[in-house]
Amino acid sequence: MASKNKAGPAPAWQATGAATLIDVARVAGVSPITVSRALNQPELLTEKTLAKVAAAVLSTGYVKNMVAGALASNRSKLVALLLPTIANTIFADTVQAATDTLAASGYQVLLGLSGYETAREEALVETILSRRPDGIIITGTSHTELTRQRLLQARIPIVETWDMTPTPIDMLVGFSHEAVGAAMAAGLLGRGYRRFAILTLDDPRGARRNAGLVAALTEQGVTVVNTDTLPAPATMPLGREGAARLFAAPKKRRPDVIVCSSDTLALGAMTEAASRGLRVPEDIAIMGFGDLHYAAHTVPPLSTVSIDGAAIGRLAAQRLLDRFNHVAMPAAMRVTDTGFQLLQRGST
Amino acid sequence: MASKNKAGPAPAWQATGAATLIDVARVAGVSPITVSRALNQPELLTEKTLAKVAAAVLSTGYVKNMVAGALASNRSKLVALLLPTIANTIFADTVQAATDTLAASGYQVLLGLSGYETAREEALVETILSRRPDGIIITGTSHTELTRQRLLQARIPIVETWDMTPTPIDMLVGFSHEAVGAAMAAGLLGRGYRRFAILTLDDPRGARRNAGLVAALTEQGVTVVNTDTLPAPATMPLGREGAARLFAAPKKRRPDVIVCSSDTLALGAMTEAASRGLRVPEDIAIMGFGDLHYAAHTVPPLSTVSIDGAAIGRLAAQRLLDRFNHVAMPAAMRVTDTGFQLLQRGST
DNA sequence: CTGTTAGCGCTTTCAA
DNA sequence: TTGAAAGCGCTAACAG
Repeated sequence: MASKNKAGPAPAWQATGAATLIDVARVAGVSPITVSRALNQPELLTEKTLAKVAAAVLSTGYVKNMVAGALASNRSKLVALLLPTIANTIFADTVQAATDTLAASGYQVLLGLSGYETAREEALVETILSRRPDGIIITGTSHTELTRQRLLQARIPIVETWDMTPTPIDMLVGFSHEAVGAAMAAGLLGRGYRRFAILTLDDPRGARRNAGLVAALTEQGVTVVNTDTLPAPATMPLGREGAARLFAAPKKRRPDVIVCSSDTLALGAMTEAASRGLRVPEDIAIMGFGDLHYAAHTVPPLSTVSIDGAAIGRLAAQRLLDRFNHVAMPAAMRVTDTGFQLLQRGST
Repeated sequence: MASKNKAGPAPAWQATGAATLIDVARVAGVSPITVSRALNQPELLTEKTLAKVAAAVLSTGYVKNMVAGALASNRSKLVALLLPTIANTIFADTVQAATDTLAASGYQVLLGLSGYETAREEALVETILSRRPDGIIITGTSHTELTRQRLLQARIPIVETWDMTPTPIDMLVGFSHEAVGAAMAAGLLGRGYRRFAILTLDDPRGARRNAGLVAALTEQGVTVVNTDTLPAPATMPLGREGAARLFAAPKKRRPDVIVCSSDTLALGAMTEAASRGLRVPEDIAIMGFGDLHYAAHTVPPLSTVSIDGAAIGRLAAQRLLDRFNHVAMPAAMRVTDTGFQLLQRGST
């Protein structure tokens, strides 16, 4: 071994900036593969060897390079999380829970925000797949044919979320939006409302909730008197304007209840009602969706459908982890219905 | 070239599942590097060559492997985004804006949620750095010494956000929390309040806002009559309980205004006030922080400090992109104060 | 405008 | 329990 005294020149890794596994190996006096094992499967090595490596890691300031590791091992320890948007929405809890669950097992999250157009999702999926994630959590079940194909060809576990379908790509954690619509219909009909208006975003899942609502109403001989479809994203002013239009409609199209596709729109509608001196729910009832944390604290408290977003994130992540670890998964577990809760509060 | 007729066996890439650049090159009848160029620098190639490659990409179903690309080029096209949390918070807009801005330039976001403990941040930073991101956007300016060191050693552009300091690690986009506190003091003193209580989370930035508030009050000879520090995360029930304690305090510690470290806590405090028949702001004034989208729609509308989270995200991302593209950056631009707005609404 | 050569930093596979 | 050789899929650097 070359003498390495105080007078010697700075070692290579110090000059270059980034120490590699090889630098660590050299300093520790072992082979590179031993360093790799010390970091990834320490149980295979002697205490003594581990100590040598640990010291070398410290003295070199070595930081693992997972890019090289991923290429060599064909496992990236990366999970892609695809959502329409994260701003002002119900998905935040899902992201938090999924990230936490995955992090606990050493996986990191690659975030993809796809907007609400399937075309953008298509492009995003291609980019994301180029990172070779070990698994994917994707929002919704309606994707373009190309997206489905690519996802399938990637041959990695996929979890679709926040929706329900009999034909998932792979696994699924969510709930039925049609069922949500039907539950709203039942709850509101039960309270005596008969003149329904819908204030909705231009969003596929919202559309399916509306379809479920309309179907259940039709079954009872009740028809929707008015529908206003708004461009995403949901904002309160948007909800307020939409409600204003509904209130201004000719008398025979004026509702006694407004079903909104999100709490945010609903809160806007409540504001508009208040500004017109309309009492909620006596003059006009209002229902939201999402159970954002303020929903119970509006005046009157907002009726809404509560979704456990954190549970969805946690379960979706867990399904992936189980697959990674080759845990046996009965066919029934590939689809998990997390359900929802219809909360009738003061506004209906 | 070997004859490749209809009768021939399926090509290798079809058997293996994933086509590589080499497979594409073979099919296109060009060299691998030409395929690489066709994908990354098409302007260097002939229309004709591009067409051949495009056809081969299609027929092989090739999906770029950015893991290998990152290793070879030492550029990952990945930006790490580190936040305390994403659930129920003001950071959502920042994430959305940063992600959008970066995506437009072909960068993807690696999400890291660090919690509010610097120790967890430390571990997270190490993991994140092992992915060799091209840049980092990190929340806050108070990190452990080890974190700072590692960040510095990574020799990549760093943007700290949502805070202000004279000594950033590299670049900074944010605002001064001390200034926020001072502005709150000025605004509230101006409305005649003299008995201040603080309802705050155990969070470093909140603490600095409080410090700014207290300093400004002290200057005017006003002291804080009571402070209640709550464990993160902020929830409305937590705010409500905190407010209840403040209201139940002995008379001489009872406030005429409660300054909350977040809108969520403030909304809880308003609920507690209402439940006790206290009028806001006549009996008790309340101020929040964050300007969550419901703040203007509470009853009465919540006074708060508005932060443009989207601007922070967009600017932070832009600073990184400028660095990546070697855009000249005057020293002054390394620190950007995005400011804030004190909104006195009905609750004060 | 296109190709050749070499190698990024790690892990797999086999061998000792 | 440790090591040697080979190679993951791509791109930098240079050549033509």
